[in-house]
Amino acid sequence: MSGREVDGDELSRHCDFSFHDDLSPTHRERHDFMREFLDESTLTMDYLLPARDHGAARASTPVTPNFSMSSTSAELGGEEDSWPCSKKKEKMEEEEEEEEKHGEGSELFKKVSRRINRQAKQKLGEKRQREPRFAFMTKSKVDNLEDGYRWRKYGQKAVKNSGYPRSYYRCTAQKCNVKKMVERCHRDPTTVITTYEGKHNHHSPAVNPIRSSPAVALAPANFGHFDHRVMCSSGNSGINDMHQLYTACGGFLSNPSTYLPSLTPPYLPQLQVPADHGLLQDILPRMSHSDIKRL
DNA sequence: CGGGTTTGACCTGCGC
DNA sequence: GCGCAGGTCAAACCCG
Repeated sequence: MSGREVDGDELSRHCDFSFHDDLSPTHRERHDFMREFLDESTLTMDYLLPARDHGAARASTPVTPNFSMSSTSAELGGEEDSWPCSKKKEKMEEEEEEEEKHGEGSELFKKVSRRINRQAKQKLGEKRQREPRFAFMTKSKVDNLEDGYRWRKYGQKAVKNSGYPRSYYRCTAQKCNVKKMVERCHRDPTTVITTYEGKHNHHSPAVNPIRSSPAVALAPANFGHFDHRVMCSSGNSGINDMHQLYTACGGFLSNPSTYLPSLTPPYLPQLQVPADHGLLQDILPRMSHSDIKRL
């Protein structure tokens, strides 16, 4: 397997799954799943990476069976006072006075306005909230994988200890605040790490042919930590050519030959999808972990 | 001209 | 409290 080596513990600790109470896997189960996932990942799309969440990951938030990255201690913790320290507050007050002197249109004016807007939002309870995230790796020459949605780049940052920058994208759809970050693995420049944050509140603008595809059907299942599986409807070779798999992936991959070079039948009959994750299912509408594992 | 990208400045939160 | 690194903003620029 190429790319970053992550053990099952680390992956399960950070990976961004939400589990239903009644379907929650034990830590052990998730660990085993992650292990299996990693061990068997020899493909183009290797594995789910730990979706690093600011507070949760850095603060080593203890994992519970009901673990969900969407609510970190940092976010839940009261930050009633938006001023980190009194000195800073003083400085800001000074700036506000300065800004009054300089008047509208000045850089300082804009700067202070921005800050005041943020404060206002905080007071209204519109605290910045981190959406759940998940990340995965693909081998690709292009950074920005075609996933059916339209994205606008809003930033790029150099990443420490990596020669490759990270790009920040936002979904262009109105009122859709899904973001994604794309960066190249510094250990393996042919590998692109894509991290999604948030959930689309709209359908993909691209045509999703899966609904009419006979190859794949959704079926309920009760398999430990998964409450759904994607099952191929025609025995163990439901997906029997590249095009069909591409179709099953709902157009996630713009060019299957680029990403799925080693696909050979017969294929897995049962594909697994994290329980009610929403996010992953949204982004990879018809692609499952097993798809990713076996491609 | 509208929409997307680039890029430097700024903000935020964590670790020391 | 400070420094650092990640994340975001927004003006300038580019392109069809």
